[in-house]
Amino acid sequence: MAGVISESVIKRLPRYYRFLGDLKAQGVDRISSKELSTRMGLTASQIRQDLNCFGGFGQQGYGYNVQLLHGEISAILGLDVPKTAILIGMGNLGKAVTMHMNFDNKGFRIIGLFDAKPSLVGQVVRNLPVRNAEDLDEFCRENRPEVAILCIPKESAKEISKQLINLGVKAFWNFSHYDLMLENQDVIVENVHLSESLMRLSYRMKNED
Amino acid sequence: MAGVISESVIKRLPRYYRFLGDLKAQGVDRISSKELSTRMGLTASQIRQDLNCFGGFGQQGYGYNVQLLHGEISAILGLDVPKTAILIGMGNLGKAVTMHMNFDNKGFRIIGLFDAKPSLVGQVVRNLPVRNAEDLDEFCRENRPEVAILCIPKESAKEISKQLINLGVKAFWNFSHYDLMLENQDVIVENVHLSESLMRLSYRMKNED
DNA sequence: TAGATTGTTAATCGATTAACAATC
DNA sequence: TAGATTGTTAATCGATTAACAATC
Repeated sequence: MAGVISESVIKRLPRYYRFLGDLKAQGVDRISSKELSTRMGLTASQIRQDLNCFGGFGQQGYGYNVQLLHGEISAILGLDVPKTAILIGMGNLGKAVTMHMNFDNKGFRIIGLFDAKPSLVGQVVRNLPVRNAEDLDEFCRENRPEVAILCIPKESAKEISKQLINLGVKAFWNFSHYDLMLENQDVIVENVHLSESLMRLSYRMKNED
Repeated sequence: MAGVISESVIKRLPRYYRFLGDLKAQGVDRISSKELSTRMGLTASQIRQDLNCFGGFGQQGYGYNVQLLHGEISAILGLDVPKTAILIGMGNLGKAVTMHMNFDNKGFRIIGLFDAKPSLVGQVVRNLPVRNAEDLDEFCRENRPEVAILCIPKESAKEISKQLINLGVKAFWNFSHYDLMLENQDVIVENVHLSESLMRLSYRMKNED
């Protein structure tokens, strides 16, 4: 089993979870690393190495029990651990994230929505009222959210993240073009940089032809 | 200079581009790999190695000219190359992507929006009408889009991507939970898997404390 | 038992970092 | 010229793959 898990392994975990979920839904009971590797486009070796970072979930001569492994990975990812979150920035992206994502099945519960723009304040999205960004301090002191989802521009992200860290928020799902972790070392940050993703597509179109 | 560039380098390119853009906006003329490395949280060595995959853009004793390097990376990423794109799936996420993203400054032009849902067809988003998914064939034959942006569920993604590939689409920006490249080897795919990103955040919250 | 497939160690491959001669 | 900093080669580190003994 393991001490510290490499980024490479962590990055692959959710994908294992997805494929195992699919197999489970298809009623598949067991699967070998070989068979899974074909489906996922990996090597069997890598799958066994990855899983063995966390424990011996398989059985020689048999393979892995799909349902059991699916559950183990869910636990490893902490999807069963309840986490409270707030979302800042209810523009197009913030609204879409609020409405589109399945937060529940990953243990996240959105408890507050915020925006600075008066025209948005008061609107109701997914049963939650959009609150005034000015009330952020008070809300956080009362409700102690653990996670903040940032759907705001770079400039606001810098200030507001600082404010939120002072209010005890320790994890960020960051859609803004601002590198939180550079100025805040011990905060947990997961970035979604859509622009960077689109630029990589541009690069590949130019070069892979 | 270089033959084939590693994924690791490609992944970092857009971030260089962003930081150089910021420096340019701040009126900074030149920067050394050392200084840039501090700002970006990398090593100077890595920056020089990365850039030298594409050419010698610096000057000994001086460093790099910000404006020039910014332009070079733009060219490397192909941001100046015009690319036509269509977007399939005008739910919350599709709408947000359409309205929120700056496609222009990366060379992308959205020429068509599609959805299968009658209530969405006919709506106008960012000056474009949402078209009926049934008209996809005809539209593609007439307008030959190069890229498709998939904001649809997994099941539809499988069918529709196949259809689009047959219609000559060769690159995908994929927001769906479907692994396009597994079944379509020579197609260019850039994935945005928001669920996987959120699960990684969950993992870190459980483990980095 | 025999066959299959894991868990794990060893070998390979690639990416990052360090070092330094070249040169502006 | 002297100082600074690149471009590039060599050393290190880490991740992936291969191999195989353990075992179900």
